[in-house]
Amino acid sequence: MADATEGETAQLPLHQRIRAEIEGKILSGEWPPGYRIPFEHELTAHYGCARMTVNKVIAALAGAGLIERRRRAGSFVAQPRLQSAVLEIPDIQQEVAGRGETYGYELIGRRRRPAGEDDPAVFTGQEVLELRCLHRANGRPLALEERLISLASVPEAAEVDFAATPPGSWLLHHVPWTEAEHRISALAASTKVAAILEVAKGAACLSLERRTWRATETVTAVRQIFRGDLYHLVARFSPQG
Amino acid sequence: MADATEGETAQLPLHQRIRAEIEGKILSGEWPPGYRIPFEHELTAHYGCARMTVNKVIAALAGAGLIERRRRAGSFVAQPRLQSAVLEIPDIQQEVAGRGETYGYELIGRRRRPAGEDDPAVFTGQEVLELRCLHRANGRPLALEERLISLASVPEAAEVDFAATPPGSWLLHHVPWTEAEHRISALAASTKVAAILEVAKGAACLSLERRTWRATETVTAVRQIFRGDLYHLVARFSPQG
DNA sequence: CGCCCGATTATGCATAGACATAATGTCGCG
DNA sequence: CGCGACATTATGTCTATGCATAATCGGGCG
Repeated sequence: MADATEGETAQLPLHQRIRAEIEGKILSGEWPPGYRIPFEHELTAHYGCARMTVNKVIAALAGAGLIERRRRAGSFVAQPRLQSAVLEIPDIQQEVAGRGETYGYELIGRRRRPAGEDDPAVFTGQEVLELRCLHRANGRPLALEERLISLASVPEAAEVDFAATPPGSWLLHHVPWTEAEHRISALAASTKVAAILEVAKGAACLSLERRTWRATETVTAVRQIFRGDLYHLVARFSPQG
Repeated sequence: MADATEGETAQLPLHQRIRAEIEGKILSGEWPPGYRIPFEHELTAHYGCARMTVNKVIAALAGAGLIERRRRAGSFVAQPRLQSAVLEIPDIQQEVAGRGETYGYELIGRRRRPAGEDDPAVFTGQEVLELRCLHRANGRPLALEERLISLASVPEAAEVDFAATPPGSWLLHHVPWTEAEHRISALAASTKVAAILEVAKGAACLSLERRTWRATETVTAVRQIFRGDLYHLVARFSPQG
């Protein structure tokens, strides 16, 4: 195979090496929160490089939230953030396929109608596309999806054949968005939901509600109800971001 | 002194203005995914600044994932990422207080024991502190917490009076961590859990399991079971980071 | 003794130039 | 006509330097 990486230091660009070393000291705890890291001119001397080089590194670390900078005082290791995690919510289709199971999709209902009183207030006055569909894994019902798409924001959606394409996948690839909000909760299956998901009435389900904006207009609102016995969300986090 | 900033536009640093303008074009859709943004030398000419200045901006945007750079070819607006959200999981105590309700805490059980077969495999051979406690909001049971703390990693925990301090708060402030994993699921209350949370057996609950590492050693593993009718998680996301 | 004012100093921002690297396109040769 | 060598070009990295800004420290004055 290719070159064995040089014993001492890699042929990494210098700024990556500097960044890695500083990150290492912080993450290992050698430089605890509140610790004043060496001044730029000290790092400059230590690495034998120009101040701009270490400056860019520290600025990047500050941008990532690992370091806080105070003029004249120095740069300090930031306090660990409040608990926050990066929650990956992949396409159901991809996720099922990724687990090696066969994905099934079924469009249950499709209506084009003006938004009514039961809909989220952001849609009032607009025309929406209402979709209900079912996701299956290995043939078993996995999740019921109820979705509203704003036709004012996404007129193209009216033409799409959602009997063949899950709306989540389509939207993900066709509509840019700038913000989203998720609401995750547990609920008991209603009679209707229980029938569709093929579980007992009252069975625990995981509900994922998502609302997606583009700039200030709501693009879509979706509620996915997963069978609690077949699904869970996983979120991973490491503080370096 | 009040130097007359020439235009009306900026007392912003130039690089922030450049960044804001580019981000704006991307987020507004004016520069769609795949669009080749102007070359550095064009931006240099447009803003009348040095190349390093626009270079730093574009490098930062690339670091944030908004832009992909290809040598010789140019810089391109990145495809929208897979769905991912920043999930804030605050201290239960803080969150209850933040909603204006009164927080209550109760230690149900505390045992110091060697890890057994029912515990996560990472603890085997270690001594652990096992805690069970109940969080209340306005007097009503909100969440049952079952926690294991590795005494090998956190020997100080043996001395703490967890009858007064919720273990989550204490750990958050005393033990740095480098990585965490969450598992979010819905489950039906068992007889025991139902009795503690004062709900019917089988009621839908939201389960949040978290395992926290420091470097490679597991610090703590916790499972919080929330009453589904009283609690949900909220996650917000905007792609610019 | 306390408070304000200036000198010091670390970071913040920007410049102009240099060389390295990698991908693209083109030209010329077989 | 196909293909490899080479020139072109945009980004990647780094340097050396300058001035701006803000916080801190120390000293002098009321």
